[in-house]
Amino acid sequence: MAQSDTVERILDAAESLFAEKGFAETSLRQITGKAGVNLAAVNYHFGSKKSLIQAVFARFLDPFCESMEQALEQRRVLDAAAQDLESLLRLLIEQTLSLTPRSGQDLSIFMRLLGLAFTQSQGHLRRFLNERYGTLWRRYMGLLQQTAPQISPAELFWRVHFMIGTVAFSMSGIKALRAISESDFAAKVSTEQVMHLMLPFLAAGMQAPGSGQPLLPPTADKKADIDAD
Amino acid sequence: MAQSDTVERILDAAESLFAEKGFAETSLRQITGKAGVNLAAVNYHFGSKKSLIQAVFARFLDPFCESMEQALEQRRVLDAAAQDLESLLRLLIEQTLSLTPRSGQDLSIFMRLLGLAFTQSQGHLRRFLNERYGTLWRRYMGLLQQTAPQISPAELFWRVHFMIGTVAFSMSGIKALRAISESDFAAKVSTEQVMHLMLPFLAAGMQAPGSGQPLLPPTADKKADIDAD
DNA sequence: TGTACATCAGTGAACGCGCGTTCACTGATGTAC
DNA sequence: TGTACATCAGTGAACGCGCGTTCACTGATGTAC
Repeated sequence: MAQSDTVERILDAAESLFAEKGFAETSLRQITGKAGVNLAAVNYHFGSKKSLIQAVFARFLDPFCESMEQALEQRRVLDAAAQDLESLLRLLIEQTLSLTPRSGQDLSIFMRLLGLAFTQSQGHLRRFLNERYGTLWRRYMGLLQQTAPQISPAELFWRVHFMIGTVAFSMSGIKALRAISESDFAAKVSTEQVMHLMLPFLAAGMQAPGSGQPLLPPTADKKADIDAD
Repeated sequence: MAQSDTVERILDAAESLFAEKGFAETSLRQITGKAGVNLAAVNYHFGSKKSLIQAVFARFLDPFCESMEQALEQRRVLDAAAQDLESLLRLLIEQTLSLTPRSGQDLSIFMRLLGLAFTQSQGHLRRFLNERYGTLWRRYMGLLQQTAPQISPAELFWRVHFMIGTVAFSMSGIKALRAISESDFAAKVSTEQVMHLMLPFLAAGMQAPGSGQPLLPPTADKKADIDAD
């Protein structure tokens, strides 16, 4: 135990405890207790609890985003034409499912963490994620817009967040929801199955006719370059 | 201030602080400070922080659910036939929008609280909500199922939670999202507008063709009454 | 080959702080006789 | 009408507790001469 797997043990424990209880509700004592390391080791290796939270995200988002980046590049070269929304969503799901290298790792943990990133008010985390992964995010958003040109950028913006909400929320409570599903409908579903259940729901929602609501006052005084880019 | 509006002042302060920061991240000192009452007043009037959380929910859910109950009753009497999914969703939105009696009250606060109820692990709160509002919930679920008989109960269950995710998540971060929407697209949107933006998204998602995934193993051994009721 | 020093990963105990809760108390209002 | 008592809404100060962080220290390993 005097070897340097301490860092990994802390990250493992923090990851699952954060996902289970949230950031504020998880104490360093719980984390170090579960990891079987000294309390002071967190501050020794990571400096602070905030940095530990960021490190937990970086550990699974870094490989994911790199893989996603490659997939988008490949896509661009191979079939620049046949870009439809559903395949773009499916790409996201496939990338997500091909993640989870660590043994015994439940996919829902990552999803739950992502949801927490949005719903728990951790300003530092939001800043960190935006700085580190903002570029890829905006790139994917741009591709989405191309597949749905009939929807205004503003309405697309909202629909994407509706979509994130569906995923983050469902995965947040997936443990409880799976239990209910099983007891009420005798239907056992895996995390992967739930993600595939989402696909038609999300694709249909994204492709729904626009609300017809004008999101802009008719006099576009300040900015005229709304549809540019 | 020695009059008995103390209870209301505590509820007002707790409501907005909980919505802003979550339950664990909001201290009784912040609440009583904002309310301008003595720290001990919370425990005097509510007994504990847990009970205060429940009281905050009861204050806005009680009138909402009562009103919803009446609306469902009226619906049942008037037009028992013309029950389509979109109008059932619209009913929910209308009921929600007609809420907010208190002055200066932002609708997004209630939505944010609802989202927190699902995503923050407050076991006592989940038990409280289920006990107090579970009946109405199951009734609404039953109506939804009637409007979408082509979808299996199990898949409908998941879609409803996808829907809740969309609403709860979007409303959770609505303040930040509205700011981004305004700066990036010069599109000012009210909370009401966002809810109307959701309508086509959710309706299309709910009515999407089923995933085709069998959620049950072909041998239905334990329970045969899955499709009953 | 042996010694001195530096670095590194971790440790144990304590620090101050903010937390939810408790408790003895106050002062105003209502009630009984 | 006056006095004694009860009730009630709130108060101020303290309680013990768990928190994130700090710090002096240890013991193993590597490096220089």
